[in-house]
Amino acid sequence: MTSTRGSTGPREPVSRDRAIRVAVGLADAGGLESLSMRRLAQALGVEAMSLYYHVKNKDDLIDGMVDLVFDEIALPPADTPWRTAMEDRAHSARAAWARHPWAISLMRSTPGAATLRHLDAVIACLRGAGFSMTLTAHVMSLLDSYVDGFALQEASLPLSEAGDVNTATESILAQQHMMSGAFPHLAEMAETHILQPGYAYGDEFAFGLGLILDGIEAAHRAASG
Amino acid sequence: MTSTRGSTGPREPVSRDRAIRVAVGLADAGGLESLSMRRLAQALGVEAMSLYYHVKNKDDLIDGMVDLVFDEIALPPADTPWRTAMEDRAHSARAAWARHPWAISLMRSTPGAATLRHLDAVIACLRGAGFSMTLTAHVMSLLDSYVDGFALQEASLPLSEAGDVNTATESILAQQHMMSGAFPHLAEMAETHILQPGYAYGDEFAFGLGLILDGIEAAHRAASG
DNA sequence: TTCCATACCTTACACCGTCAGGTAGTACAG
DNA sequence: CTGTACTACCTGACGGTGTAAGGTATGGAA
Repeated sequence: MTSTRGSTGPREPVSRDRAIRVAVGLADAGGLESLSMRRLAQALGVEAMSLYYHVKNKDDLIDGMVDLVFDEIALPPADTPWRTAMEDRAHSARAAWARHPWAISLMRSTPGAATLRHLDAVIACLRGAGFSMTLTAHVMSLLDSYVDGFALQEASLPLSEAGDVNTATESILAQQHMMSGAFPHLAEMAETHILQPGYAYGDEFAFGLGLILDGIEAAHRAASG
Repeated sequence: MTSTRGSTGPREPVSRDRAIRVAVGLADAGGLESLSMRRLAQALGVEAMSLYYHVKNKDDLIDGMVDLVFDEIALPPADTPWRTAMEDRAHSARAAWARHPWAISLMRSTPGAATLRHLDAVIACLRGAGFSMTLTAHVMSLLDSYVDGFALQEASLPLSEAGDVNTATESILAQQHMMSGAFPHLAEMAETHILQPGYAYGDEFAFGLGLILDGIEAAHRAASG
């Protein structure tokens, strides 16, 4: 009885991929700050230092985790019109970031294979639709900035899921007196708009995406004149 | 000689504001991971635990730091047309995030006074220009997502400033062979566009911002029609 | 049988945030 | 002038972190 694991037979061997997958699960469950090498090792039925056989260091592990999240984003299909391809990709990306909110602020990491594959497919889609190199770069910067930024905002909300809406709402309402004095416009927007029954911040995504795609379409038409 | 500080007379007293200011300086200089309570204390000429007299804990300190960055963003003036007000605000925000790249991924923190003041002024500007509450919310979500997302992208670049461009470029070029095989479109964009002499990612900002503001203007006209 | 790479382990170190409690200096009430 | 309370600092310690250094059991190849 030296092991802390259950008696479900011989443990399956650790590998870089399995370590990364389990690490993503831990981060999903308890946030990034709950992920330590020791805890990950324990979840894998192993001691901390054994991880360094499969992973260079914690940053390397995190790079792998981010790349795994990127791998969840649907690639733009080759045979689809560019606008629907970009729209689907945007929604897929937002969903992936929402499933793994800890990942958004880690894009700083060196891009992995899935990330590069994704970028390559996007360029291929736009270039195939007749976008110039310059316009392609513009469009990618614009779309990715919007999608990632929206995901960042969304991740910083009190608690997205339905369960806590009442609690969050009440705690916000408790501040209303203070706010309505110092920040009257903010208070008004909270009262008359955001705290209304049907409101969900996620619904704002579609408006901005549509507006941006309209603008891109116009720019594309103007350039392809 | 028990002090580690220089002999420049009696040290100025620590205060919450001064602690936050010095902490921002440390994070600017060495990144967020170089900011520890002990190091901040040392920079203030004090022991670590003394900080807890002025700050509840490290998260509280970081909340203050983020709010200080928000305070650097120019408020939209009351008497300016909405479009130039929003444009100036966007550029001011991008510049602030660029000065303090560590701050972008920390917006999760509970908003401080400067943050709320800023939001309030933006709502006031748009509402004053005749935007409906719903459209105001849409516009704020869209603009903030774009600006913050762009700053996030920008912060994740190799090294933004000019000094390291050559090194970064060369190390990227070294990967070109690998990339041109597996990711041909990405390689092409790098070669023919991004690595060209005049290219700077920051220049992409204006394109997206202009496109978004055009779209907002159209939506506003359609609604006010 | 010997050798060696693989995949794990133990020990130890420097650093982290912060709890518990102590101590000079000042302010003011009696 | 004394006593008390408060402010602003301090020391020491605890449990946690990432990881460097080096040891060990296993299994296949020579």
